[in-house]
Amino acid sequence: MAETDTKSPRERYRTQVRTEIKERAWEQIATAGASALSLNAIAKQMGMSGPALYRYYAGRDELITELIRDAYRSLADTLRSASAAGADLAALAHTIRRWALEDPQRYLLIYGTPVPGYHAPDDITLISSETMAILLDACAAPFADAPATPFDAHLAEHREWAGGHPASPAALRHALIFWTRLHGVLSLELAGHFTGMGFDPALLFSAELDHLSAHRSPEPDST
Amino acid sequence: MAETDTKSPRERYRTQVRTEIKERAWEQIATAGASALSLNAIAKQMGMSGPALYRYYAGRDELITELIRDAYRSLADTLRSASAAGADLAALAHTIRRWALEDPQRYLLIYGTPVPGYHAPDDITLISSETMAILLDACAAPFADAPATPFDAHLAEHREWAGGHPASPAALRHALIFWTRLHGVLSLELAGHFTGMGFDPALLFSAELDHLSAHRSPEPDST
DNA sequence: TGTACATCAGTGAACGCGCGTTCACTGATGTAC
DNA sequence: TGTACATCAGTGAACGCGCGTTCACTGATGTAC
Repeated sequence: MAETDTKSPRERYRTQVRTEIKERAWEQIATAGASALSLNAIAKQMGMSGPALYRYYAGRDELITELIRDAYRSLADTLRSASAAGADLAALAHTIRRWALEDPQRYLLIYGTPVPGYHAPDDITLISSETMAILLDACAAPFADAPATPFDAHLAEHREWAGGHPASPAALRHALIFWTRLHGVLSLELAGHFTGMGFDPALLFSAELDHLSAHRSPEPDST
Repeated sequence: MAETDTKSPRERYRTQVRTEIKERAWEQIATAGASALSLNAIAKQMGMSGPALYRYYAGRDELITELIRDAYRSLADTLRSASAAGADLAALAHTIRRWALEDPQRYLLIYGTPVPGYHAPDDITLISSETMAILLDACAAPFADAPATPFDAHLAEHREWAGGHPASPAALRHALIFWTRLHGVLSLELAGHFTGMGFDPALLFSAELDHLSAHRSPEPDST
């Protein structure tokens, strides 16, 4: 069990502390939301002084950026392994929902209202493209021969966000719609806007999914 | 032009100042988001001291509650007059979008991530029911004879949120789906998650609307 | 019309809090010879 | 194996800021007789 790590002990310690900082940050976010994230509070919880964190992160913004990056990566990893296990679009949707419910604030950090006072770096759109690519993969096959809509023509000319993915315009559109619909149900659920309304959010989610897949078949709403 | 108002001058002055406070509050929210709303900042902008505001509002939470109430009322009024002018569901959707783009933060205040640190009163769900009722009205007729889905059975037993509205379960479901889908596209647009993706959010919104109305017709995606 | 009183808007000082961030410094850990 | 030096994690004090909220008080406005 000899540690054959090229990293020096100091380097290992550094990454370990950086990790713990992020763990505490996630705990704080899960409790009170991303806007309540405070370097001083994290430091106090770790038993050290506030300024100490500046050895590990240049400031609050850099920490948040890293958290966002990790959140995107976690979602992409989760989706990729589900996809590799043969999940279809509906299964991917449920995977996304599970991932979101696991830590609602993590979902809201990347897809909710931007954290007030935080300024994202330029390449943040690029980070999310990996997740998008997986969705596009899942849409490419089933919607390759879908009928074209007027919006498809527009998408055919504005496919920068797809990052060179060879999906058809109809597939691009379905990936977008898939995303916005899931987000619609999910974000309202996570933000608590369904509480007190009576129905089961999980069933609404499934119902919306049924509509999505019914899209390809001639019968829209069937029992 | 004699002022035949039952209110005393003092009362009129009070409501006038309360109104100005809210106006400044909206300006502040529009600029930096609801979480940045600060009583002291509002007071400073009005040329008075912070504590003075406590003559008009019991505290920050009460002010926010009133803003939320006003936002719901504004949306409901807008929808009601559009509805009275003969707007169908698609027209209502565009009305909602216009209303949201007019002041994105106002939309996000009521349908976005809850304002951190703010605790809503119990009757806040009740306030939103007026808007829901208008949507239900718009869905009642066109979806009265829509085919039933498994989710409809669930909704038939959990229709508290409809507040006694006599819509059919299928209409209830369509109102919900209408809401979540619009929110999906809108909230992502307002939060800026489409910036840099290339396509035109307005066209995506319209495309999603086309899908919605195509729901009732046998041809899902037609040019 | 004038006086006595009550009402109430607004002030300034204060409390206690937390925030992000900088700076000069201590002390432990690692490195080179 | 031991010494001299460089590296760097962490501290404590400080800066400047803003927040919500309370309190005793001043002074203007309205009301009652």
